[in-house]
Amino acid sequence: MSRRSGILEFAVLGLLRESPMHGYELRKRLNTSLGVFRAFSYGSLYPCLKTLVANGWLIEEPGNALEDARAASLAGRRAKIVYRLTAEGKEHFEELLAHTGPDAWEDEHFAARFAFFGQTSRDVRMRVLEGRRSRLEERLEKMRASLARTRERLDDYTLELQRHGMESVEREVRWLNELIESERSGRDLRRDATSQDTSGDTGGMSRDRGSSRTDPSDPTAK
Amino acid sequence: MSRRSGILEFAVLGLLRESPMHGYELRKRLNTSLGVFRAFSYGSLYPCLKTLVANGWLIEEPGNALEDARAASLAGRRAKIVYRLTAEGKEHFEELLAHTGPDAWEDEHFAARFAFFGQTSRDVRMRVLEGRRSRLEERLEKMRASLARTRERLDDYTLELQRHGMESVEREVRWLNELIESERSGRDLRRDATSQDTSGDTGGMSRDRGSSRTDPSDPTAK
DNA sequence: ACACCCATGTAAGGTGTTACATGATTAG
DNA sequence: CTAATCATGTAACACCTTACATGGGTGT
Repeated sequence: MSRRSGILEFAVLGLLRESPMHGYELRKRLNTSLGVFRAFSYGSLYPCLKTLVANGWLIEEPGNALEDARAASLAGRRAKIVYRLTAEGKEHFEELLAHTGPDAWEDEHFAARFAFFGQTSRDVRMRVLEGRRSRLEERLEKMRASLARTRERLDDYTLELQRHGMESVEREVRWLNELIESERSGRDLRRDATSQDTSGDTGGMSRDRGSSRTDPSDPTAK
Repeated sequence: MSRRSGILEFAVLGLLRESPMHGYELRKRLNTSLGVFRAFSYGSLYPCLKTLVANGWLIEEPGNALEDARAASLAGRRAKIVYRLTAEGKEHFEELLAHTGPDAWEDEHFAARFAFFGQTSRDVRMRVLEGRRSRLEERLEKMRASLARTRERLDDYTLELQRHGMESVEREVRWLNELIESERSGRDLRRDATSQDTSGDTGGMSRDRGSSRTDPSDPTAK
């Protein structure tokens, strides 16, 4: 049903898994917390929500039947339609999380996957990180080859663009290496005062807390 | 006349301006020399070429009437339809190059613009570089604000993703600063003898967009 | 003979945006 | 009261991909 393979669907399910929300806020979250890498418009969000409802993965709830104090205090601002993940929706999202296809390491897909690593089991995290890394290494190979072939035919700007692109990829590989190392050692290396080279980024995180959290009844954030 | 605003059209015109080519090779160039940041498939290239021909910006030429030695030696392999830029096409491309709209500093647009800086006048180059920079600085502002607002609500992975994203943007800003400095001082960007520290130096650009899969639309897909 | 790169195309579909239309609520 | 922001939607279309269809050339 609905080959919405997309990132949007995934991100929506993931955000709603954390807590129910209405469309407007969902969109803001997509574009700030999550949306460092991508912005979505209402024109895609609302139709997507409808599809998800039609699939039984979400249910619409009235934001509130009457504008009483409780609703105001909980939501800050009154909501019109609040979307909540159903049991099927949760299950579906779990499947998406576990699914490690070669799609998962493409640029935008990867970022979306990473954003929900907090709800992903460690072995899947490792597969995704390593998949991403080898994807990037392939890319580097091609870039290097192509650069070697065409070096002198290119003008300075094109060359600079390529160089810069390659460096960006190399940098991401280093980042992934650190993340993978972190995961492997289960360490929480908290970048406090380690290396201070050009790249500056000492990745690292985790804190591990038992793979996947299982608490749906999280009282609405904020 | 075809609101093909796109990057594809721009890149095709730019590449053909340098020398005539047939579609197949054009596509390879888009995906290697130029295509560090983006891959196009035949499914978009050929229709685009037709549109450009219809607009009078390109003409189709027979690759060669007879398979003589000259054609083989020049192109390596025999071409079927060679596209060549017309005078109108050249003029149109010139206009596109000169046009400094706010589109020009969006991720993919910017990369395409940059790739043809060799054919762009210095003042336009400056405007594009500075436009891009302020675009990124806006972005940084938003990211910082959003981060400050939501810091403690986010799990480690989301935080790490944001941090990494911000660093990438900061890097690109530094890169732009150097480029702008270069332009301002009339220097060529030839970085050969300049900064040569640990990680190379400047860097960090469009990492979050533009996928470039290895080889989509491979006609011989098993 | 077979496989595999070169080379050109088309039809259908996916995935998202822009621009528009509408109205409720809150702050000055 | 008015403007801004919150909130929900829809229709049209931009732009690109996938999968298919077709055939020539070249090496083993």
